[in-house]
Amino acid sequence: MDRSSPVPLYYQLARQLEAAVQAGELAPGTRLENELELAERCGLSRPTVRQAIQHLVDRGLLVRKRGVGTQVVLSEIRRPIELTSLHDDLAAAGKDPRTEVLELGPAPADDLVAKELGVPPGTEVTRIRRTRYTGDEPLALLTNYLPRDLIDLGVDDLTRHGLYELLRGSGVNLRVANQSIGARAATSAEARRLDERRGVPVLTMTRTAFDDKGGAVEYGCHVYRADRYSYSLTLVER
Amino acid sequence: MDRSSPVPLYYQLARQLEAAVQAGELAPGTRLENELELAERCGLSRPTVRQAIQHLVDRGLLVRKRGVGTQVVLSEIRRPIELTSLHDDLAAAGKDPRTEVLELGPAPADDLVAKELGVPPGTEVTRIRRTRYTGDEPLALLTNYLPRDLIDLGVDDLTRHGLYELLRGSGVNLRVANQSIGARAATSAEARRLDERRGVPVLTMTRTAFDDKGGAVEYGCHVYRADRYSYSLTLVER
DNA sequence: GAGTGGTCTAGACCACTCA
DNA sequence: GAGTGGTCTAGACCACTCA
Repeated sequence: MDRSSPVPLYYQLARQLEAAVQAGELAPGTRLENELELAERCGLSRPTVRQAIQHLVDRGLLVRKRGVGTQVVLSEIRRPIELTSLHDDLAAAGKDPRTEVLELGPAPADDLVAKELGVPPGTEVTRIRRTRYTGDEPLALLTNYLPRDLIDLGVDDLTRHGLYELLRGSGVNLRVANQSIGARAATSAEARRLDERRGVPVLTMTRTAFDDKGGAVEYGCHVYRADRYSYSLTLVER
Repeated sequence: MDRSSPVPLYYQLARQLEAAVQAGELAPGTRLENELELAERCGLSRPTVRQAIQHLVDRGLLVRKRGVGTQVVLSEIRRPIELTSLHDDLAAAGKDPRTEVLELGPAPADDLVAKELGVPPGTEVTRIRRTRYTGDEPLALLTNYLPRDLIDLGVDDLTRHGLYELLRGSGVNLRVANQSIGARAATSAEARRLDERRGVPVLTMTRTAFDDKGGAVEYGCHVYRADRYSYSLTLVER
């Protein structure tokens, strides 16, 4: 533990435990020391140790049970649930995401967009339409609406970076998102842009994301090729 | 605050705050008192107040910002993310879920099922196949695999209750689930049972759920009519 | 009955935000 | 500089689990 570091002690401990799990030093199913022992050994107070453990429980790495103890989960958990964008996910998976920006500019909000963004219908908002590729294969059609004045975006930015990355970089703190995931048949226009036949099943996702203050910062409608993409998530019961 | 109640104080406070938000007494965007004031007014310590607030932040009801304060989120958040089953979701939405049990019995685990449940291939597991209706309309085809000896199920139980409800009722504490959601065309058999045409888009979900101890307790492959069902969830960044 | 995590207290100092 | 939440301490008592 490095007390001179600006990194919180609980976070330092959490990272150490996580590293030990990933290195196999703490095998799946292993019981951790109890909280008091761990606290003493690390020179920390019990609440700080609990905060570190809670962090990993929230992420699905550890399980706790009163009267029993804390264990490393038996099974590999794929991914903690996070507010990520497709671009980040693909990049993390080494899939070489590419983006073609089809449109970037102001557009009046229709009733649905207005409702989701919490602005009066007809308000000018920024509309972004992109095609996302992995390598040379089209993977998804992305349409997003943002309040104007939230962020000043250029086509170059969107070509090189994910939208969420750009939002975070300009000081927007994304906190909550409502998502709805469904399926339907591709329209002819969608099929053409996805290099598919009309009527093939596509996966759809609509998402409204909110920042720090609870204001809507983005509404998106995405259409994915179902043969190349599925949406994975890990749920943790609290 | 009722100190004689077995309900933890932090939880009592969280429920009161939640009720105040839902009753409109704390309008969206309202700033809460600061933590010390709230603690004093409720006769609680600050860590307890923080625990209550953290609970609601995790559920997406409040947002906190250092140096600024705690606010009620501006927008209505649909649903906190939870480990629920389709049956519970439908019942909660007043949709009158009905279940037809097509199969309930032992079956050897194929490679995929064995991998997901963490048992050797060929091990006998319990296989459940059901059709879920809302009213008279077929909505989904549900196939689930459970380790034998985990729970003793009857057809009656499954007809009247959701699987997760039954698992919880018999002492299984579900904690983490890996889900993957996709889309594809219905096979002829699926289309027939869903009262649809072959090749229509369906939404698919596969899920592996883990309990307290991190052992796999259920692997499910579900197929939904895409015109009647979409998967909604709320993500909260931690 | 021994051991565990769950809850709770009453403080402290700090980093951050904003006027 | 005033006010906020973030982190941290050093304890306490309890409910629960399991042998």
